[in-house]
Amino acid sequence: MELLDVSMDKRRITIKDIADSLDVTPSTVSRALADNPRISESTKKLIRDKAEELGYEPNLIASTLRKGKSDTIGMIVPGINRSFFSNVISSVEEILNPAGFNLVIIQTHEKTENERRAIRTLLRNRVGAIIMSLSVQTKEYGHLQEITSKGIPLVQFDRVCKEIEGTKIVNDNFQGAYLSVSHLIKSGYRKIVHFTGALNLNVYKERFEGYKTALKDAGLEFDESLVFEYSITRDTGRRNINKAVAELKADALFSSGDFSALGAVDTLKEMGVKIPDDFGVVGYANEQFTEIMHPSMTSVEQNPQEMGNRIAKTIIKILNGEQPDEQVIIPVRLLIRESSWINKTLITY
Amino acid sequence: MELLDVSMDKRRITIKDIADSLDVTPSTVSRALADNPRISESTKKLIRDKAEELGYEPNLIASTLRKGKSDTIGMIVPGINRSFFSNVISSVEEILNPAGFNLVIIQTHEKTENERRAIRTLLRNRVGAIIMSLSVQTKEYGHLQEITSKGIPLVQFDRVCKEIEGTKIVNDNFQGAYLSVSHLIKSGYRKIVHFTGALNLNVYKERFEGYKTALKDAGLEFDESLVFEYSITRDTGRRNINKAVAELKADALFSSGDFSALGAVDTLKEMGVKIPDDFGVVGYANEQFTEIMHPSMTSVEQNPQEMGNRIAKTIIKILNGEQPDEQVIIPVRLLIRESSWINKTLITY
DNA sequence: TTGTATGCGTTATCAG
DNA sequence: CTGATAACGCATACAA
Repeated sequence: MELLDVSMDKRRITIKDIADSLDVTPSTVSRALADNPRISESTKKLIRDKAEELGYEPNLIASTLRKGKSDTIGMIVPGINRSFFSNVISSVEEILNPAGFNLVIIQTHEKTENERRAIRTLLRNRVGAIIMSLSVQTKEYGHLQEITSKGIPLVQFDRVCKEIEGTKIVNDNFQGAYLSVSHLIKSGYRKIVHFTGALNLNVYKERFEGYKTALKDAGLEFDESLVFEYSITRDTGRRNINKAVAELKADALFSSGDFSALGAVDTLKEMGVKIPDDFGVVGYANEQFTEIMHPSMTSVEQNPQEMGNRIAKTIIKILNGEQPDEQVIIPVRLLIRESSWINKTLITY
Repeated sequence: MELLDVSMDKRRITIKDIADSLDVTPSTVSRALADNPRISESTKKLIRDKAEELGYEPNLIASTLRKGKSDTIGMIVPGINRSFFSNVISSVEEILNPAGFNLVIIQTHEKTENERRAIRTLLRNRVGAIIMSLSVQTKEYGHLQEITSKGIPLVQFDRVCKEIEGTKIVNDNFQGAYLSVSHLIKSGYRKIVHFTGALNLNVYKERFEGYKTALKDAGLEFDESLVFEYSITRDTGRRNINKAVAELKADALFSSGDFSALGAVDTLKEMGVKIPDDFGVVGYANEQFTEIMHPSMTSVEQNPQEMGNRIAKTIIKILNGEQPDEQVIIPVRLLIRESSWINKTLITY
């Protein structure tokens, strides 16, 4: 019976190992592997082959420490289980990976405390840049300030703090809301409830503005009692719509989120209210289920693909020392489905 | 008008800066910040305060290089936009973060090439451990071998390669399939189609086995022509069900994925086939939409929460030098909904 | 074209 | 209890 070779230890191969086995110096190896033109092609080949043979893996930790810069980009999002964020992430990866950057993703689950922790982690790991979208809970921005004050490039997207310097890439929330509410009005609905998230967040504030302006432009008066704040979960949607219909005699809903709109639909069905005949519903974000549910739900489609593109390109620009845009606004589309329109064909504004 | 302090450069504060400003040595500062018992409480406080005052952030890159070990854990998944994976991730975070580890997530989008890249990235960044679930495309496992041969702890979950050493945490796929098919049979369906993913993946193979065994135990014969491989997208589901119903006179579907089951429902509705009266449908994974769609869809609920728990605990065990389990099997539940049962109440097996 | 020397920021070992 | 020194692996300024 053969003995196992216990002398094989797991110490990783380094540049020095390659240098020793080839009787050159570590600097030569380092340069060869970096494809430095000052090294002859012949020794480059020699070194690359030996590196391959020994199973060498560069130690990016050492390299980052030495260079003072890393090609890892940190991305902080509220949650990866929402189609918008998950699609933005994929789109960012699509550009950043081929360009030689690595993306690491951290979620905050909408908690400011987690957001702070995430930033701390990324700063301590000396990432090359940070991409982020604020959590609902965040009302104070000292931790964002830390990023820029340490000289780390910051790109904010979707949920942003305008007061912090750096590029902000946002959706046209005002337009999304304006289109939605105008559409409801054109469809004949008159008493339109609005579900909104915490109004400290730009996205909800802007959608709220769009809602108000659309009412005004149509000559309808704004009624404060029709607005429900902190109402973006399925559960709050379920509860709040009850009051809206029973007491306030509302005949439509524009919700700043699909989940709360879904909750409203749950309750409306239970109450026997007919959608869209008696009540119109428009959600926001075009979650996967909006198209699948019955009746299918009208919703505002943001453009996560395009947003991811712009984010990635901005990052590359910054890291190349070029001046990026201060603000980018991505257009949205209203996808009209069964929940807000008697004619069941899909129209796009 | 005051001048801006342009002398303020953005060099990061280091341990040495703290040491100098307090007239102690870097070693003392390092120990104090690490809460080493050999340092007096008084100087600890002094040092901590100064660190705070100067806005010191430890350089984890340097620390990792020196210690040779990092407390960053890498997690590789096929995609974050599926409820199962996204829930597992959240659950892992819930345990690993409070324990002082950082999780970085990389998606492969089901491509072996991306999987290789992901592993390379993590190895080069010297992560402390790797958690992973295979991509559909992967049929060769040399890159997994690299992880273990470099001495990095590896925990595989859900889609695993049994031949690679290390803990494997899997769902009870056989049981999920067996319950599903038995339920369909008990409900009176007889000719049951099976949609499966690539059979090189353990998950699909095991579900296929469960399907066959359930048929056999019920005294029904297995018919090869009722099985459709590479059929787990909505689109393939749409196409394949057509043949199954029109030519093969099938009266039910057990699909290894919810998306393909959804596609089947799309087509069945178009064909005017009544669900569940004329045709029964059971999906797999309990995607969000299964409960929302109409009719709601029976599906196998895996337990991502529990799986995440076990993964995280295994990681901690390994990093503490304890011996982890070689294999863990997580039970599943069948959620019976409208698509497979005339009685529309929710039953759980 | 290659080698020599040095330092990135931290921590561990050995002294005192 | 604290200090001096070296080393982790790599990349670069400077020399040859």
